[in-house]
Amino acid sequence: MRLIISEKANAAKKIAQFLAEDSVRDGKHRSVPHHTFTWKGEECVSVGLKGHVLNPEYPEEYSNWQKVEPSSLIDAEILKSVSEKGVAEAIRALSKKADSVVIATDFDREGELIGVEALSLSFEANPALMDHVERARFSALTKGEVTRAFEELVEVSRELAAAGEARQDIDLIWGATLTRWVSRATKRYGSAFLSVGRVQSPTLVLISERERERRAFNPEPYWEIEANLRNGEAFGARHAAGRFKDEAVARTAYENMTDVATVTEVKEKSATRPAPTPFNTTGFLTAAANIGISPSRAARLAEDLYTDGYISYPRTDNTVYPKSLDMREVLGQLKRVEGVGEYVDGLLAKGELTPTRGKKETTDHPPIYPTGHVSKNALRDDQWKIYQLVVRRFLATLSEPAKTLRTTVRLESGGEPLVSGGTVVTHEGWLGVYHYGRRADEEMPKLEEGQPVRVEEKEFLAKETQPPSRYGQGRLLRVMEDLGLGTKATRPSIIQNLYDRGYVHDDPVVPTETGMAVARALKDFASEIATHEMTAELERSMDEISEGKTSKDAVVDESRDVLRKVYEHLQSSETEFADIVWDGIREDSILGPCKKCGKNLTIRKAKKSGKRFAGCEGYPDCDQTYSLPPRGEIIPLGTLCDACGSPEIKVVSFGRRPWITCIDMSCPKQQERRQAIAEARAAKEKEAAAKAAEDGDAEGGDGASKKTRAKTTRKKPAAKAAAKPKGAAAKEPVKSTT
DNA sequence: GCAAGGTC
Repeated sequence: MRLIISEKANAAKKIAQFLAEDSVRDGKHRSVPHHTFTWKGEECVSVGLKGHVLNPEYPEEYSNWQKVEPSSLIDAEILKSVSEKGVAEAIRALSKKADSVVIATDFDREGELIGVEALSLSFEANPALMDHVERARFSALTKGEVTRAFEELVEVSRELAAAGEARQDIDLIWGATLTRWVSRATKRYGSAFLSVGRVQSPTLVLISERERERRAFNPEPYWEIEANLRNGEAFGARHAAGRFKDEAVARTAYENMTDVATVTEVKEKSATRPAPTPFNTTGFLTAAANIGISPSRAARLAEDLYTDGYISYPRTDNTVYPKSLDMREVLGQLKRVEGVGEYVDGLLAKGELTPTRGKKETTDHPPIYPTGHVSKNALRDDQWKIYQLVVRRFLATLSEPAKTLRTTVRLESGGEPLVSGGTVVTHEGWLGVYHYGRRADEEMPKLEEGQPVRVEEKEFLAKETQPPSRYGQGRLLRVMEDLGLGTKATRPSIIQNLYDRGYVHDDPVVPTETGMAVARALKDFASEIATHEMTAELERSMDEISEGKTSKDAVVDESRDVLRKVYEHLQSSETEFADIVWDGIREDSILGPCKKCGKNLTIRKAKKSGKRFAGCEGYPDCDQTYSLPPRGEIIPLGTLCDACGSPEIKVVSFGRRPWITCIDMSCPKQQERRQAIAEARAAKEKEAAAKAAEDGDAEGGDGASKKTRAKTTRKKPAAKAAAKPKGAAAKEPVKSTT
């Protein structure tokens, strides 16, 4: 029997289907499925792994963080433990019955390594297989590619696998050594440890540097003049000079303006907005981030939709649909998707369907597209959002470009030049189905040169330049990709990791003081791990290993040498390093001033119970304390409650919407909040009961009830709502902005 | 209780 090992269950199934000369018999070893068939007269069994089946780790005797000197991890032996027990058992059992093995994992570095991992299990169970190994290299999971690959079997590339192993070892050696050193130097033990890694640390530095720039930013004042004009309809305009740097000049211009303006020029310009390109992973995750779903959650949701057969494989770099993809067949499926049926009919009625193409073309997987129909009722809210996003994007890529018309109007009032304008969509095209982030039309009244219009109101606005904006999670994902940090599959979890470690919070991403301190200390004392250059260098070395120009051992040993130097430098700067981080940690624990004595209230741990509470730095002179929520991350907001005057915090705990509260449980506002929660819960239960009783008419009733629920539970923090007055103008139907 | 990389 010939054993065929691929990277995932789905691939194993497809390979069997493509190669089978007879029917495919599905079987299972425990819970691991395999597929038996005949190829070239020989019995074959195709089985899928679950990605990596082995994980590098240190021997048992290194497991105690306190007793083991972190530097000993630099040269310690690295073992490989089985991380997927069930799969490993299945491989061993099937190997015993096999006469030969074909490795059919993904055609890339990690794929080669995964294949070699599987082989080590195979040989362990059946050493005779060692001389009967072949490799199938296909770059697309299509019948043509797979059969070709099996006709032209090659050898496993030990060099390519070794390159992957070098990455594994280096990541573990650096990550474990420095994580332990930093945690020990700052006395952060247990779940409070501070992590360091080749990808996460440069990412944290990126976020922190941006925050530093923001803090160092010197806002410069400038002045703007806006006016509300009317010619039958009202419309907005602003002074053509834009930003005035000199207040006096601006003031003079403002005073010059009279209550009438004359149109000096009307220009119209049409533009084409091309339809968006097909989704690859990064494109998909950033689009999801733009509708408020974090990359890690979007990746999870997409994975579920993929396993259920509703969308294609969600980890791909490709932005060009393969020729083999039958667009009409997919459209036929999508006809029944709620809300897009008519649009699909419109597309089907067109003669030829020409999809857009992105810049990146690979053949490993197609871009992400919907593979099946699913009804809204069958999915949870967030799943439906993601499914819709994929469906609408797919439809958009088959649609015509949109056309817009931009009207620019120049005017003059009291010798001062004004400008106004607006853009409207003249041909919807893809905008008719992919409405994410679409702007409302800005209609301009009909105006002609020389025409007088009334200046109803003029405004003199004092403003300030703004610091560079923080990274949104989507933006961060893009920047990481540009710098070569992480992979399409790991970036979401790396970002999530920074949240889980308490290095960052919120979206756009804000570093905590602890996060900023760790980033700065690493940059100052271990700069090698703090920039993306380490990854770039590693990539170069891995290429050399895979080309046979150097060996894995040489590369890893050289990396060890560098780490030893870094470690020495860290050791000699231990107190400085710890002081920087402690300052950050302390800053994060400050909640605000104590009502009793004015000193700082900080987050502390009770000696006996280990429970956290808010205590005054003036203790023992001041005995003011407050109890704090037992679970979740506490983020001091630096604001005081307007009802009781105690500091306000944000609490972020797993599986719950973050909430903002003051720390005084007896505050009248808190009582109110608790009552509101109780009421909302009661209403929800009542609603659920009503729904259960009703049980029909799911669509209308469902949507409506969700809306009301969102309204009752989501209370906007006052501080945040006030911070962003932008976009207020957009609410006025005819006002335009330029 | 370490990293990052696959896949569920």
